[in-house]
Amino acid sequence: MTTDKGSTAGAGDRPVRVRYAPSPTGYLHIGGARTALFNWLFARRFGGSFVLRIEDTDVSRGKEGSVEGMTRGFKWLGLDWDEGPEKGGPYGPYFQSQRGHLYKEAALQLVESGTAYYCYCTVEELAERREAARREGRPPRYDGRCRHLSLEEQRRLEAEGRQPAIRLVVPDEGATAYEDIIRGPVSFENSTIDDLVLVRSDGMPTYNFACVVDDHNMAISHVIRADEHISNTPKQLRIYQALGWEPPRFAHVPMILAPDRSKMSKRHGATSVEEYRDLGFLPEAVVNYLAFLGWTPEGESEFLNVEQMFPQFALEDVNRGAAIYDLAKMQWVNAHYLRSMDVREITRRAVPFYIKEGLLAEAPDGEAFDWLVKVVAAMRERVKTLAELPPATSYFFADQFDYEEKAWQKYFAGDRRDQTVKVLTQARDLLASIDDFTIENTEAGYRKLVEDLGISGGDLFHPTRVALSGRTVGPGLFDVITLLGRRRCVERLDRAIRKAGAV
RNA sequence: GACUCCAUGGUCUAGAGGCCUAGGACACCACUCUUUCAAGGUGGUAACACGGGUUCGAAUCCCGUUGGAGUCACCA
Repeated sequence: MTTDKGSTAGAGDRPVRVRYAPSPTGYLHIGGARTALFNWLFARRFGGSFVLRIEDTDVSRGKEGSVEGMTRGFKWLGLDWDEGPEKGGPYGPYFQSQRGHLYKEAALQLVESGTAYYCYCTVEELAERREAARREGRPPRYDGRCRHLSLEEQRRLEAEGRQPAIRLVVPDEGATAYEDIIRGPVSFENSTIDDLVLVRSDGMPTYNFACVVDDHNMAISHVIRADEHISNTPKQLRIYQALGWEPPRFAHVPMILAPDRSKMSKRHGATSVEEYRDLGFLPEAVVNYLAFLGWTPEGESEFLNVEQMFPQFALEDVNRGAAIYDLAKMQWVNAHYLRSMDVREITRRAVPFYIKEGLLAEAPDGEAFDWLVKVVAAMRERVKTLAELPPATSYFFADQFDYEEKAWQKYFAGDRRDQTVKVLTQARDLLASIDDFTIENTEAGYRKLVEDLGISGGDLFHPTRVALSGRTVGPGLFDVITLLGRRRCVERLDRAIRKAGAV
């Protein structure tokens, strides 16, 4: 594949450097994960760098251990970052709270060049004016009243004890436009853009300002981020221009919406990748599903790993419309990985779920692990998540279980009771007599018994399953029989026969 | 409300003016395989939001309408 349309967006003249820049909320949002994934794929595609930067300029948002929650999500998904927390890198530090001098420097440059100015309006005054504008039906813009303050006026306001913020001068005329890699030309009238605050009165930079300063200083070549940032782009472009810096290329990927078409939130269910992990999803499946939300590679395959994805990843192929999160489809993808990946690996990953369910006290090893592998192998293609495995196979771990009411009634009570007891008694004797307890031998014995008794297979197979597992569904009967072993099969058959007789 | 983005079945999407009687996948339904349930196989229901242009020809291009979403802070 050499006719890559991605090259137009990728090659460029500078090395590809992209970044995912979350605020430290304590977890990796599923939508953020997809944005990060697209960044990651893009970086790999062009041999560039994927940078992780923490946007923690708003201390009130910071949470204890929030960065760890973030990085844990990335590690679980298998998305490694080239620079950022834990790793460092040539453009560090990677926390905005530690880059204060860079913002200060840039802000000063702007004030000196006259493209930014001190604004002494207080937050309260601003809020009041906004409210008034709203009442009168005017757009709630900043009126620019501090734009042309004389030195004396500034002194006077400072004497009142006012701490100034720094605002950018945004021209009233003209438009600010850019070429979005995914959407094409996007344009905003300058008259709709505020004289935005760059530096707050407490000295901390605002998001748009810090973002521009960092992207520039970190030599970011492409900003790939969610749709919701489109309206921030013209503001940032104004800042780039005021600073005399060349802006990066922008690509705005569509958002992922909840089934009710609104922004995904807690009330829609799981939103963080770790929740999906706890729900029993495999990271391979989550990544696969996420990548296909809004992007379609060449070919018909629905299953691709990241190594197969990145060589053909192109931002131009990303859809423009928002996508709705479809849990059913993700479960289907998960089920696919569950039954096609290495069984021992799947088993290893299932162990924590067995422990959590109380079926295992600790991670098994040796023969115990080998046996677990067989249990998982027998059941894995009948479930969609790791979390379903323990409850679906609990009877392999506990001898005391209840029989499904309907199934019991059907075979062990009423008309069929006597026949079931008779058949199972023979089955019990048969199993007890088999020395080499293999699938082949037990099945052969069962087939012969069916023939000898002149009954239908179901008359023997179904009640046996109920007696052994209490259920009507599960792995192949002879998988169940051999996994349980002769002793437990005989005991369970006896128990069911006894219970049927006691009625 | 203003601004911006978006618009193919319920969902994810293919589709770059004739290859489209609109293809694939999930979900759903039926059949099949079968000791159960899955998985697999086969088949089925189901979409170009609407209205104008442009063109010999439009899902594809343009305009409008409608609908949806996002943003409008000294939050990020």
